[in-house]
Amino acid sequence: MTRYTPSKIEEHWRQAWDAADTFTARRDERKPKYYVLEMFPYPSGRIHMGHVRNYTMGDVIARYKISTGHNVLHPMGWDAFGMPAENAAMAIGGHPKDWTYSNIDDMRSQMKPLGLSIDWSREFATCDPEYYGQQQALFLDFLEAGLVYRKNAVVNWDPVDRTVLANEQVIDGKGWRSGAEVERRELTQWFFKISDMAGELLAALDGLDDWPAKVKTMQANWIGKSRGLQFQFATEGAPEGFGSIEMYTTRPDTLMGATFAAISADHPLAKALAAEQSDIAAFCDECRKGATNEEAMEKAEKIGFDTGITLVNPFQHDRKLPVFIANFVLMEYGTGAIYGCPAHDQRDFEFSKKYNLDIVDVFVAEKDGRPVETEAYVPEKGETVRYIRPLAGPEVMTGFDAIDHAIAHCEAAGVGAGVEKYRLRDWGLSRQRYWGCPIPVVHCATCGVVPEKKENLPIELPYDNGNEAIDFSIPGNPLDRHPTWRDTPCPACGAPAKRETDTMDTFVDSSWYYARFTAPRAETPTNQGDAAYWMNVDQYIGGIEHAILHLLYSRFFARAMEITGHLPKSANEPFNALFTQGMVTHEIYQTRDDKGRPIYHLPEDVTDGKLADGTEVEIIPSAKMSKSKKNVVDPLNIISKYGADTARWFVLSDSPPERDVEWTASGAEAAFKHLSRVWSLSARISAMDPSTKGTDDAALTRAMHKAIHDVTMGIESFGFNAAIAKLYSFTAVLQKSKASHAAQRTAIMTLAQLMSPMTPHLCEDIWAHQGGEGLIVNAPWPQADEALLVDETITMPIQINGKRRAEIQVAADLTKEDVEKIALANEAVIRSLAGTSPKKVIVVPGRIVNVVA
RNA sequence: GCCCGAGUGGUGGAAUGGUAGACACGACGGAUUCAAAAUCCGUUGCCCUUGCGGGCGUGCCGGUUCAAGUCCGGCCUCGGGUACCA
Repeated sequence: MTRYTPSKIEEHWRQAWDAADTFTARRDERKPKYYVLEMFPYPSGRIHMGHVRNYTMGDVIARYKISTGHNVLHPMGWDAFGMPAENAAMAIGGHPKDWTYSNIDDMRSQMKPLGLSIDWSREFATCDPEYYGQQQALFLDFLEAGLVYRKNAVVNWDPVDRTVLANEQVIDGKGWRSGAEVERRELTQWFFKISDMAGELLAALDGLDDWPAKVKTMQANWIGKSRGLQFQFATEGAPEGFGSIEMYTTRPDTLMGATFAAISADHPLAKALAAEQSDIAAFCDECRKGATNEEAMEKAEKIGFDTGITLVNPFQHDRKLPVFIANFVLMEYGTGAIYGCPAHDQRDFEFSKKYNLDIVDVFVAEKDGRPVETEAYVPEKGETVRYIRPLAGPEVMTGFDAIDHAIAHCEAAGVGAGVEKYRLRDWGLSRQRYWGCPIPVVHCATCGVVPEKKENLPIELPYDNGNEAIDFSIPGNPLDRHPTWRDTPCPACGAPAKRETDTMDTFVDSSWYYARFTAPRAETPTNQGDAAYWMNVDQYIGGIEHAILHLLYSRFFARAMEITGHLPKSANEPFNALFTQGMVTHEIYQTRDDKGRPIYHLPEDVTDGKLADGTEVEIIPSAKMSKSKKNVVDPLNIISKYGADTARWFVLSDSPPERDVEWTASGAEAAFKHLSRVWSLSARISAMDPSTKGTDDAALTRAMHKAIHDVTMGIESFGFNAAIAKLYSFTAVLQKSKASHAAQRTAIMTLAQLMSPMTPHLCEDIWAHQGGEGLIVNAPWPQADEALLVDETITMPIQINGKRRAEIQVAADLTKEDVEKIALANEAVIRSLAGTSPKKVIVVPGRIVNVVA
């Protein structure tokens, strides 16, 4: 008997699918459509196990849906713009374009052996001019619709590399590449007006029933709705034009405890003062120093500068609040000005201690509350407190009620109004980078900022590396330095003008690619018919790391595309169902050098916990695969050793899909063994005499229908690991079966069908050997016969007071009364009852008997 | 700090309120073999017991229920997200 040799069969079946044009998606109104999409990869050059897991899950869904009669769209593309390509060009020379496209070729050829049911005819990369040209068209439409605008914004600026840094690129306040002290700089940048949609993006989360609750919560927190009071404080001693300052607070009930105010260094008042007083200007510069990232913020000391200006509390005219400029007040949130209530806010408390400001209690704990001494008193959510300086409402109430009373009181008194605010800020899309989609506008000396004409799109990046026009070896944006690229006539007046050299954030590229897949070659961003037919994505699958930005931006884009007529209204929530899969992890193998420093070793260099030279290896528990820890398992090695089906089977088998799965050599081995067993089983059944009569056909048939039912449920509910467990069990039953050849042949063919979404190559092979019609990928999914899902006789456990004491075999359709009789006649039951008569007997049909003694 | 999640054998994990530990790994025993690999069969939560059998057991404490891993209340631990957000 020959052995299971994946290398001999897998390529053959991939060619068979190609030859039959199996996965090319075409509109067909007669069939229900199903659009399954995995988050497209960045072309780093190598696929990793995470990709294998992600795409295998999508493939299981896609293949399952094909077999249930759906017209499936399952495309793949490349999220191809971004910094790594530019960095590679800087580090090793060459052009980002060449680097990217050659990586795409490599990755495509690594992906194809996985046997994914992808419609490769729709493939595109976001760096294709055909794609980003359409993105520029979208930008222009958004601009016209008022969804994009320009404003000044503070960015992290690396003075050496002369570039803007993302927050993650700022390490200890220094640029990650140059090591230079990062500055905050104000630049004019483009923004998407996502904040206008904050309310809707939040409210619509409710309708996303098939999204993980976790992701919805994260988005809701990110959008960050708050309710509060916006009002004005009159100033004393402020320059002209600043007779009052606008404030926003979510805790208006603490207004009577206000003892100081603080404004942002970027507040108009601060700027006005800085213009006149050099010490204030110096302080404001100090505030702007350092990066805007979380880490830097955390460490920064809270400092303030007393401006000498005071505010008058509208409800307490004798209390003058000194106005500070403070480094912890953000211009971007609220109104850029706050009042401090040190008694009930720890940060305000510390600030007050530092600058010797008054602390005025507004409320105390309801029972034996004492005034604030060593730290601010911040009640818990819903805790009732006793107001000693109430603004409005009863003496004892919760903070929530107090806020309502305070807002109502203030509105009645003509002091401000209750407002809703969102934390969500507009999305800045300008990047001072080369390898991105050029922003299609022109700066004209007379006309100002002018949109490019659509007929001039795409505005292509200059690729002319050969003549040294593009130089990546020196810092800064190469587009800025290009001798001719910027020059263009003004689209409005025709006079010589300059192109914008900023490019778009790569998140823009991935915010609409799902829509482009519905008509990847269209001359417009989308086309009506295809978008209406294919949208929405029925199942989207990807990593949790994109829970906020990518998914929120996509939701914004779908709405913006609807407003500009590029998507139907029904598609403004682009992803009907979302699944976030876990990572593939692996142990880390380490030894130590003479000085005790760790040395990491590749998994393939370690056998039984030892290196080839016998050195014992320390094993560190599973962690995300990373190059630096050398715990990366290369999918290509696994495929060449065991075949793609084994890799696919393994990544689905051991853990629930949403959780991390640990790659283990023994697990991969076990997956291979199982597939070999199924293959041999099929060979054995093929070799049987077709007239062989069996003894237990009915039992095998029942087991088969249970397997159909359980595996179907498993796939439908993303319980791939559970589905695989059932497949193991059914395989064991079939292996031991003494049924007729006919029954066994039906069973192995059904097993192949149930396994085929996971291990398609092997299953095609079995199908062909058993004489199945056509390709298994097109065979209709087997249907479970409900009548066969319940055995004729069942085992029922009997509990006495909830403890299992016996079990009985009864006919499945026996009445409750008869079951009770049999149960009470059981020897073990009689023994346990010891002569007492039961108070009550509960019979759960088909399940259990509980005797209450 | 705030917001989510998760805690089940040696390990990954399974379980519409109804036999806890399916399935897999690992371990142990056996068959086959000159030997090994491969394959196959069996045992495997913990404790007591020769056995029959019994007791305990899903992070901890309490509750609801005939019945709780599952529901409720209160903790503990771990993981993730997030924040000078006024």
